[in-house]
Amino acid sequence: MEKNQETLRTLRHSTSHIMAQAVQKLFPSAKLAIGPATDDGFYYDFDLTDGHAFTNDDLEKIEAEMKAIVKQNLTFEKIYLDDVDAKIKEFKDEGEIYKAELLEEHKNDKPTLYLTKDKDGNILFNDLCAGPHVPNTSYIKANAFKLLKVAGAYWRGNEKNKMLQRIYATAYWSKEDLADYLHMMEEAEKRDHRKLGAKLDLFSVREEVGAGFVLWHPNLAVVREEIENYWRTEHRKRGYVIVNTPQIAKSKLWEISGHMDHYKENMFFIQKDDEKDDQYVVKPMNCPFHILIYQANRHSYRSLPLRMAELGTVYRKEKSGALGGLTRVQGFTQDDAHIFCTPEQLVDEINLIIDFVSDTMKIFEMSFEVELSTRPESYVGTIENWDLAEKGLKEAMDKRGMKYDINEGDGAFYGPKIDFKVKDAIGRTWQCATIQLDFNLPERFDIKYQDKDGQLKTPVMLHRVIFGSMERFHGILIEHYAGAFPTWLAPTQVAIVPISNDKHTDYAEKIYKKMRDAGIRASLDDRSESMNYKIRESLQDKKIPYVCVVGDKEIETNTVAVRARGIGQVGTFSVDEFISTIENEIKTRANKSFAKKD
RNA sequence: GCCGGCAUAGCUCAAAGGUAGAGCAACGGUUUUGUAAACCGUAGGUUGUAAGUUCGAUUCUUAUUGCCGGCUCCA
Repeated sequence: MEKNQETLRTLRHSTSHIMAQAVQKLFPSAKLAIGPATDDGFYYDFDLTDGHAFTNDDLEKIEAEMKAIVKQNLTFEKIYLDDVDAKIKEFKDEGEIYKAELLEEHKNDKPTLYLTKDKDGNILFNDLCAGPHVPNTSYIKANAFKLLKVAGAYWRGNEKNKMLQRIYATAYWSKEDLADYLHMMEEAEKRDHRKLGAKLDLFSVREEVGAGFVLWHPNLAVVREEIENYWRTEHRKRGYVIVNTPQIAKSKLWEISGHMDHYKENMFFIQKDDEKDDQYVVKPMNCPFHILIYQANRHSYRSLPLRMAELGTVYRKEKSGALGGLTRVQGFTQDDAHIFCTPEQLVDEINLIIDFVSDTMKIFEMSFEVELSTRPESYVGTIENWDLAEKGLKEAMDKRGMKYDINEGDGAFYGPKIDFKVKDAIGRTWQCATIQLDFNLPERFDIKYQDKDGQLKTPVMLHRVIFGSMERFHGILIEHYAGAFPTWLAPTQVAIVPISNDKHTDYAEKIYKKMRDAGIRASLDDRSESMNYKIRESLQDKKIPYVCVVGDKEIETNTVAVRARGIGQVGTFSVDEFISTIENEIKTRANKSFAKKD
């Protein structure tokens, strides 16, 4: 068997069998659920029927036991089950109810068992498993796997089922590969936006305010301002109108929209003083308001598509355990838009949005994966409409040769959708942009347009976001740049450091003002610290893109000595030359410093 | 919501059934520096919150809030 990337999953799957064997030896009450390989490792789910919970010490013991097992040079052997019912009974007798359930389901699929045998042919472990596996344990290097963490996981991922204990682990062909992986994870943790958020004074979340409600500090507010400026200009260019709508509305609105029926558990309600008062609801979505704005006028096919956008702040009550950082919060601002169009315009409109998303991601040099989610079991509208819509979405993507996965049955109840997913620093994927078709709301609100033939028809409605939410996007942005924002986004773009406060502050202040006047976010560092300290703090700790050092030489020639973040000294420039270079870098939203040559 | 872990100074962490200590940051002073951490000093804490056990709790117990790793759900 060849040791390569493709067979790595096989190695990991085999290692998961070894882990299960070790666990059952050390914890006889452990019943087995499933233990597959994942993209960067594997896990196994156990039910510890004696109620014990795995600790970190347990993980070490299990790992030691696994090392002992692989050294015994055991073989993996595949056998077909002749008498499936007998095996089901055997599983049940052993208390292996999960394996029994799985086998019951696969009884007609020629189920196989994998045996782990020693030299003398004794069976030390067996597991219901389709395979494949490595031939023997010599492939599993004792120093190339590691148990990582314990986590809870529902049997079959269903929250109505019992919570099992999952052990996450990883395995590689060699010790070096494992070390590389662990090093990479360490590096990734350093770019975690929650850590950088505190270090760079970007945002905070306070217990007194509540979980999942973000306080944007001045530094991140600057980034957001730039992002919003981009967003607004770009929307104007692409033919959108921009609106504003209230934060709360009477429950009547949410009854019409269907949110009271389908979304109630995610909504925040405002306490009524009196029974006869109206119930008010904090908005979880912007769409009903946009529809009301649509309704304020009569529309004809000539005035469509109507593209209505809003940076709309919404509040959604989430299950407590789901929250974290900026990527999962309860109050967030969507860069929302709703497009009302005729069925004929649909594919073109979808294409325009995909253009918008990919143009935007290009600016940040972010890569993304695309998923198409189709009709779920419970849905509104007609099958014909759904088929048409799914076809439209596919057509739009195929036409441009876009790669995408299909998520059968994962669409919203009101329509199919295209999701764009971006990876964070530790490899978790987050949905940012999404395009959703909606058959529900136009009918519920009974909105119309007048077609060529004079008939009143129901328009098609698209929901879409480009960034998703400002909170989540900024979380990803922080990790993407590891806190070192490109100049156009950097909270402070230039730090000016006089060599001697006594002699050089006047000049420093002069060029500081000049940069401020030019719209550059400069800061003047005239604290009583050493020049070296200021340079280090600015470039390394605060991650400011440029430091301008000024002393006697610079005053004499009206110049600045420039040092760039991550690069070092880049030379002396006249003040005007430096300002216009920076201005250009900001204007073009360059990802790289002008000082970087490649 | 569920399983598990955590909560000590602004940050990173230490100690302990007899009311806590370091580094960095802050503040004060000295220094005025030629390219990625100058020196000296000062202050800083009801140990997340509430209750219980105890002569005494920050440490033990319970509840609660928040955070972290997952599951479920999701922008």
